[in-house]
Amino acid sequence: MSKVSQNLFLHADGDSFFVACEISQNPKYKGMPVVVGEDRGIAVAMSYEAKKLGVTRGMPVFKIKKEFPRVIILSHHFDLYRNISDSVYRIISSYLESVEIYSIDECFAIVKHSDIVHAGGAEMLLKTIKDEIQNTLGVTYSFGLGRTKSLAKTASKLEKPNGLVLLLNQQDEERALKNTSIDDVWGIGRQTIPRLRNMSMKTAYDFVNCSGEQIEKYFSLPLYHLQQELSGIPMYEFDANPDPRDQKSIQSTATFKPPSSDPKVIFAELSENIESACEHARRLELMTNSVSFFVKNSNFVHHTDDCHLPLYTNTPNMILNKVEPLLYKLLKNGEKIRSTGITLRNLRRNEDVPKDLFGTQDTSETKNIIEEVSDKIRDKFGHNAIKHASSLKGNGRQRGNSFPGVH
DNA sequence: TCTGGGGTCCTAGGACCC
DNA sequence: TCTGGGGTCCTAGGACCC
Repeated sequence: MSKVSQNLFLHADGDSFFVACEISQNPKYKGMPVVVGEDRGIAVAMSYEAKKLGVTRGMPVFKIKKEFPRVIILSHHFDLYRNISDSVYRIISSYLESVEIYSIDECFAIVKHSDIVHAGGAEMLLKTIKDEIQNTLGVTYSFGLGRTKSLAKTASKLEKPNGLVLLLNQQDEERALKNTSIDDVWGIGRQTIPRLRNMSMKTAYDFVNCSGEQIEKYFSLPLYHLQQELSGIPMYEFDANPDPRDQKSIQSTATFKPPSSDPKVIFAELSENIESACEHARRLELMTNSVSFFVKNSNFVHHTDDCHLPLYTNTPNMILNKVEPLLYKLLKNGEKIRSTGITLRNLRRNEDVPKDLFGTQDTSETKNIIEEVSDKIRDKFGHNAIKHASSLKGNGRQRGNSFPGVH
């Protein structure tokens, strides 16, 4: 093994994380084709056995049931995944000082030369961490180590599940890049893949060895940065303590059943989205003065519109007033709508909103007290315990915690 | 019975100004 | 009798991610 003197990046990636969490609670499912996503209507996570049968991410549940009747389909238990995820990050943090949480089942961490020396080798160090996760939590992670985040991420993918791949020298990196299809590179998506393939690039190795000028000229800057990363030059920031209040936007969307063409019903659904997004903003102590919204019809066609607000706010009223007429204009006669959503943009911290931009409307003591009390009631009795009058004409629906999909 | 939800960053192009 | 041209700011939408 060659000498490692610079800091390296670890990428840790949960193996079929949601399914693994379910199995940690119900070992009877071990070795069986399991999918999480019943309540969402699509496959959000699959066990390796389910993947082998042909279940893919995003596949509709009805289709899975029809084509793969043996597959066990579960609803999600977000609190469980969150708890296990927190425990995993605690374990990793007990060995490595700087950990950046990327998602519920992925993180990056900086591995210093001294960490490696102290543990008696990089492989020993990572194996110790992996084993502790598996032994205490019953889920497995794949680890990748490399000079940049992208190389670490490439490495962690190579031997999934339960893999451990270290890229400690140029030969290691070359082998990893040659074994990674261009379709599997983090940051290269479905629009870019065919263009790169047209230029005869089949693997990450081909991509790295294409001239940088060519990538810059024909593609975007992010793709050029990715190329640098894969050639060992760190371009992506590492942030171990991101502030949730730096969030740029807050979104709330939901699908409802059955689809409806009644504008009142659709507005009530959108109103619930708005309430929920505002609640989130209030918790983060952020305000918005710009929103966009959409409706999606039965054919999955989106209609969107957006508007600016005269004042910064994080309560629903002003947004509802602005959005309601715009929504009615957007709705085509008789069109059946299956989902609605709102995005709060231009977020600003409460304390950074100049006082004279509040106006009387949204700082009035009564209004804030009403929302504050509502938030407390929701904390105690759940999300649906209290609602705006405008949200009450919607169809009944379950609103689970939101969670990211896991591949 | 048909296909979720929540983010980030970048960029092309319009508006406006000198 | 010809429609410069550079700069800045803003934003909608594309691309990508989990």
